[in-house]
Amino acid sequence: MVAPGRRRVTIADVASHAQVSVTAVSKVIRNAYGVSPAMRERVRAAIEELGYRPQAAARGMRGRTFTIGLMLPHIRNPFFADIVDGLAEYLQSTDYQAFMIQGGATRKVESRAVDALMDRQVDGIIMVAPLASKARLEEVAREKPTVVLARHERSSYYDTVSDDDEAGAELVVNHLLALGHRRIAHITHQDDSQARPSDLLHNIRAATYERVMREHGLAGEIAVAKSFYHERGGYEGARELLSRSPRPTAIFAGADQAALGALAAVHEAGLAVPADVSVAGYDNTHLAALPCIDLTSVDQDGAVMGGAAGKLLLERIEGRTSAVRFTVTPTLVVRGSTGPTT
Amino acid sequence: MVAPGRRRVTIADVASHAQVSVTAVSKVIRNAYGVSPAMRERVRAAIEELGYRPQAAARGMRGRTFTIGLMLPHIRNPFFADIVDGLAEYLQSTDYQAFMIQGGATRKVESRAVDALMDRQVDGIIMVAPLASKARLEEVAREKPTVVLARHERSSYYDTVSDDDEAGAELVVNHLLALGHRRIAHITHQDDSQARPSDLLHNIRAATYERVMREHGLAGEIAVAKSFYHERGGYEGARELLSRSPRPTAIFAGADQAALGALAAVHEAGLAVPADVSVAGYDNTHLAALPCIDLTSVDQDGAVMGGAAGKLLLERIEGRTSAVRFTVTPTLVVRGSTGPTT
DNA sequence: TTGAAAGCGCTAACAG
DNA sequence: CTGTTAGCGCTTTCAA
Repeated sequence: MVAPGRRRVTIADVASHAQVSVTAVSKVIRNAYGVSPAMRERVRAAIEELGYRPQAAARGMRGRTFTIGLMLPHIRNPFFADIVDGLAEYLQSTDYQAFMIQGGATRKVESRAVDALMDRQVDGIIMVAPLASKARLEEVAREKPTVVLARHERSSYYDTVSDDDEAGAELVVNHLLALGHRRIAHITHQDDSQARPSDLLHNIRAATYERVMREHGLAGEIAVAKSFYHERGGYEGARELLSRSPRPTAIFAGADQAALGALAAVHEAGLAVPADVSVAGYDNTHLAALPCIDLTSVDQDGAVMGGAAGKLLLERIEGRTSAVRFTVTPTLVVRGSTGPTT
Repeated sequence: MVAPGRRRVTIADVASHAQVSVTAVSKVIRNAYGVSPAMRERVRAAIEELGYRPQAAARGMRGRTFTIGLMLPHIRNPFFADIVDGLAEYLQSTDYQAFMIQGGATRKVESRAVDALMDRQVDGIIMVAPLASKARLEEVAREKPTVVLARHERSSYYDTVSDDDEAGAELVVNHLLALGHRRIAHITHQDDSQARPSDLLHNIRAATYERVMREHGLAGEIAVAKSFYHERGGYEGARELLSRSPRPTAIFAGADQAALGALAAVHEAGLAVPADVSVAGYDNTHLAALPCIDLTSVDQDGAVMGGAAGKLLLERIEGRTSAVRFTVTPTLVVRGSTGPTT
């Protein structure tokens, strides 16, 4: 039988039950200095007996909420799941809990999500915020310790965790060149971001593609479909590219999700992968490893990135004010979706 | 240039700036009864001018935080993304914000995640909590308005939103039978849940599979691999099933994620889909529609479920205490992974 | 219609 | 080492 919503146990209940002051209880739960072992024990017992759990909101009014906010554009991208896992694992050994909030496809929604986090008094914010301006990020960072993922700009107000997208894109294009491809096309992403274009990973990947092509005397073969990093985006981008004449022999999609759509478009056109068209992606999501997809992709360790972001954020919460930039080095995972030109 | 962390604007700042009482400001932001239009206007102007945003944690100490907590076992399952989208869309027209927290693979972690939500003073909880006992869910529901997703038990303390898993499983098995299959195998999920087994969706799907087989005089052909609803689980389950002799001509995986792994195992065994083995899933995630996967699956509308959960929760927050059960009716989406026996 | 004042549960000075 | 007390930002009686 369930009793009707009874009042939650408070610190005062614990104090009176243990016959000590409220302060004593507070000190014990904060592991603060200045409590005798005997008192600590009594308080612990009372907490245990009453099933007391401190209320984060109330703690937050004076101190910390032990909550960190994680803003993600959306949770459908499996790469973000790796980041979340890495963060969760790191936080496991701390008193902090991570809460996720979904940003969205527009700057307004993204910004509102971050506001919502700040309004809830999180102790710090980790975000994948591709749309905001640097000024906006710094505005956030001024109010709360902040770590920004997947953007390349330097700011002295927040830390960044990112992948070396230039190295990653270079791996892919060099791989395709080594296989003998010349007509290599690229699918990139576009949005209404207010960031400096060259700080956004999709632009870095696209620019690197163009640079490497040019360095190999293939400036004339550069073909870029401006689309989106999602399935439909990849599908449409690939359709456009395949309709060109002569058509590309290889497609480098800037993200696995787009590569999935590209694979669909290639199949639909009655072409074989990789015999007719090689396809490569980026992110090395779990799906890339599925036998029927078997996608060559760039691996950036999302779990490491998530863990690093957590560590940097806690350091900032503890008082660090100098900015740190953490970069992971990507590797190429070659699979069956890319092959030599025939 | 960024100013150093300045103090956040509070309700008192707004009050003094608008030359009214703190109470008046509070009333305005709550749309409460008893403010003259003139005062409302002055307060609005001051709020605007100062960029004031109420602090949810402080509001929560007396009233509401306008935050609802969503607990998901993990965010890798794309089906959950549909739920989140549906919920987010519903909440858009309200003052509430949803926060997600990742549960995990063990009862302890799952329970802790829900505790974390309650400790943060959310106004209500929506959860996909397959591991908890009914008693535990009622304990939570006694403290906070609660909606439970994807479980079938009846409780008078919380609302439920679920799919008619029996109907869904029946659709799949009947479809395979109609194609002429007799040796139809099933991949199910196992965990250390404390729920009554028959309330868990994977057990309902498995039991329905067995019932329909029996009803068609195929009791002797029943073959169930007890594995897990994820890629590796599906892979291993399918390998086990395919090693049996005679091997099944069709595999019904209880979830798309498992079906993906099953497809991999079938390919690896050098068998063709659907010529040698038909494969069907459940959830109709976006991946099922990819041409190279092309998986027959059961569609349950995740967005509708998410939206319904949000609606029911807000009703509870507004005071409803009677329990509501919301069920969506699944449909079968036939694709190329299932075909007639040859 | 308005505002003063008493909390909500907790932390942090500050005394003892 | 221990306890008293003043807030944190907001909502909510309750008078005026």
